[in-house]
Amino acid sequence: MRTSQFPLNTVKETPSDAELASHKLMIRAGLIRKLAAGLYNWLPLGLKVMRKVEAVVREEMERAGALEVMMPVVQPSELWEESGRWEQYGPELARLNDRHGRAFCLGPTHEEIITDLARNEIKSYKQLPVTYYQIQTKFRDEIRPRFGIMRSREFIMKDAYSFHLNDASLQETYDRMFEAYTRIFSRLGLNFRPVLADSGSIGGNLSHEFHVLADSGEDAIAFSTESDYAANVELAEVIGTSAERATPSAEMEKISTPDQRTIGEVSQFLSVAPANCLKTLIVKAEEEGFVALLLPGDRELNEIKAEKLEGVASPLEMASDEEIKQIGSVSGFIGPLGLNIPVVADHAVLTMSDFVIGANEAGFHHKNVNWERDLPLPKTVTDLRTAQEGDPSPDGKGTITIARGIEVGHIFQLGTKYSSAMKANVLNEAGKGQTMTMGCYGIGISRVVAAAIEQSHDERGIIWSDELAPFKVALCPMNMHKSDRLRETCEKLYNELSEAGIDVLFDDRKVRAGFMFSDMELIGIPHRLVLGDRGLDSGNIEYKGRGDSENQEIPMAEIISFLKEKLQ
RNA sequence: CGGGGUGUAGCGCAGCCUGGUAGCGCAACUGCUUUGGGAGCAGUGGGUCGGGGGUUCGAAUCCCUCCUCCCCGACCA
Repeated sequence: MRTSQFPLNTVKETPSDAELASHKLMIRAGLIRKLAAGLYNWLPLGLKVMRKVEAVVREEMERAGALEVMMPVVQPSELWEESGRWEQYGPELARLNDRHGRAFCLGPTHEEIITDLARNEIKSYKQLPVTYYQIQTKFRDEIRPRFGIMRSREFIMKDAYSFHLNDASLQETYDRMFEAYTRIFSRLGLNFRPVLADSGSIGGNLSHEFHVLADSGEDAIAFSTESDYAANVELAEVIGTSAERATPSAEMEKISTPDQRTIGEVSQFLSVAPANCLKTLIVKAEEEGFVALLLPGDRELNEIKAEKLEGVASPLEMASDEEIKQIGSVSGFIGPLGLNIPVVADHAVLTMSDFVIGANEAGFHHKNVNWERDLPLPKTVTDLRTAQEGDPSPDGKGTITIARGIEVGHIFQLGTKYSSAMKANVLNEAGKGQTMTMGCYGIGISRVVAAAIEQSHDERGIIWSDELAPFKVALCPMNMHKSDRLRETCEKLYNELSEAGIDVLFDDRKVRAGFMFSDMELIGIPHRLVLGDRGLDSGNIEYKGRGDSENQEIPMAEIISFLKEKLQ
């Protein structure tokens, strides 16, 4: 390709509304342009990169035995009503009516559609297991789209769905997909990790997310320092210690703590470590009423863990100041003593002694409180904390360290959540109807492009891996318009490279050297060849890799084999 | 949805407070010069000042209203 026929829509100035490096660079390098909030046009250069991602994903899906299908973006409400998600899904589901007044939605995902397809097409256990996949546009009406393509409303996703007669077969496909995902992200040249994940609103049991590691990532991931344990902090278990509780050293005392409401204020006011203050949170119960959650003062509640508790409302809802009054307490001075609602404690509170609690009375706390003497031990004790740096790893090996990641893939064992709701049955060997069990496997194709940039760029621009690069080689002539000899040499080299199957971008614009170099670096072409009259005399071509600091002189005759070697 | 901001040429912004018919930089186009790291000079084109309504002799500027986009928060395959 020639730049005279493939305009590079690069811009020098950084857009004012972009925060993330990937967002800025995607706009500056001319990969995307914003159309409206969370909606982007993909320019030729950007689309070329996205197609590279798709190609790798397609190859690996085929290798794993998945079959490509394509399902509509616009989906009838009936199927969503059947699964129950027409009600469950909030305003993130974009709904619309057709001219006859029939209700539809823009698909944020395709479980309902594929389950409907499968129940119509698959009748016998002999047709199982089967995995379908598609690469399709999704729409989610995000509350706050941001970070460019990273969290947009419309995006491209590869989603796959597998159907099985039993869990063993599901596990087999799940493992194969896990392996396929590992191959895909490795081939794309990404630094990534699979992590244990929450299966979220999509439902199901076992689930892994694939994260590209980057400081700007929206998710926090807990890693073990010693083993390969990795989990989303949303999910990461915090195990109880076997530490003994110290014996009480002082009598319980009610003390005046005027206007000291937060753990920080109280601990400072009383000169007590936050870890020795008991945090009492009131949340709404599943049906009527409220539940009190107890945590050490220096730890944060993990809301995902809390809303999974039996008897606690999901999604989690904190009690209002008004509601706290109704249960006989005061916001800022809540404590378990005399509180007449169910109590759930994090196991870490059991080892606390001589601690501080709210007195359920404005301006007062109790100090030197002790279990069993002043307070009964809570009946329900579980894991409520958010994992933090230094916690012991749940597998017993090493401690937890926290890193940030961008979620680019997610695989789930759905089980029969959709197949039973939508009656997706097949006949088994005994000739009896049996509900199929399902898995689902997603990759955010467009997000991968942003994640790759986030992970690999410098102050000059993008640094593509060979696999993702829109062009592998940039051919940069110096002042070609002044030298016919140079033009002939470049044209010849361009043809040779093309014939050798090397995707080359020939910069035949009449622009100055610096301009050309900055453009090629901004758009991240991994290999650059510079030809000038000077080099022609010596018979050498100047080569520089995008990440290299020095040029290399390569004899003209060897340049093709040299590049083939580089590109393998 | 709550809070804060914003909207003026393709992009980035000034002008608004104190009303008088729109400007700067970049980009684009033309010409000349320049030519190994985002060139210089000269010239050209391009704007319903987010929309609607009002006040006024006169509104980008003041008032009302609707909308957009951005930031913070709640949400999240």
